[in-house]
Amino acid sequence: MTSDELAACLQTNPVVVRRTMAGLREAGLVTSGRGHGGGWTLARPLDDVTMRDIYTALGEPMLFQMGNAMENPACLVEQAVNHALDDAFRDAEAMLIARLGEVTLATLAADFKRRFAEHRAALNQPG
Amino acid sequence: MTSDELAACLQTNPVVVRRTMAGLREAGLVTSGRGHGGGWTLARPLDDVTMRDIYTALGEPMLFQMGNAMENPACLVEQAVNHALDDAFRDAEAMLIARLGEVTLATLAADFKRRFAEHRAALNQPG
DNA sequence: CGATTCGTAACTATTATTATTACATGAAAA
DNA sequence: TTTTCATGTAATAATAATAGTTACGAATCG
Repeated sequence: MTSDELAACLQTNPVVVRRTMAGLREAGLVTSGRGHGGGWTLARPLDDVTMRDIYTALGEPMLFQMGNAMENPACLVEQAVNHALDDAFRDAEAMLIARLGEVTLATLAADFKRRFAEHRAALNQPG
Repeated sequence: MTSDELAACLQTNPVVVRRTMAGLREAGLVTSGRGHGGGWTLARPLDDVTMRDIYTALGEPMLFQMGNAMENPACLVEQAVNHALDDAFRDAEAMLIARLGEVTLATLAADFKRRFAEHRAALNQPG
């Protein structure tokens, strides 16, 4: 698919698509080609790409809305709060990332296929 | 303490302090008084207030940076992704909230006290 | 060559959060 | 009772993070 097509699907801008996909390309999840017949292609089988791979490819963005405002604050109260919550956040993050590793594109594709079949059945048998 | 004093400690604005503390007051964690001698006071013993109480008092703000962009999207792909990740996010959130419930103000106060003692010792014995 | 498509820098727009101003209300002290 | 101090709150402004846009260069294919 081209960036323009993806942007239309995602209801966003082609440049935003390219920026995001660039991360996936650098991680070897997709390839891109220029010119006629160019666009984006999956580089691996569906069952060999997990949500965790994508999370990593996107630069492991912060998962939590909150978290230490500073890593090494001078404020002793802030230090105490950081220390008390650090483990909890780290554990929750580790758990979430592990779960991301259990979901592959194949998982999503299978679920999509099921939903799509249901969708068509509902359309053909209204009421 | 007054909002002005707290704002100085937190390096923010008194009105921001009032807005935030208002949530804690509504939850019964603190009381506020106007006029001379007014300001904010803890309403409960230190070991009876957990980080979870505060989280709840502040309106249970979203913990995760990411999450379902839409709750009930028409897009079948989005539906499949939401379905695959919902459980993981819910579990991680539950775990994190449970951990918040284990940390009390007394926990933080004790750790602060220890850090403060260390801090003073370091000042009195330089090099 | 010409149409197409990605690559990328620079810029703009949007949104959410935080900060500020202004003034009303209430409480204690002089 | 008047003055001073403090919260309560609405309205507005500033800031920062994210997303979107424009513009143009580079590569590819027919």
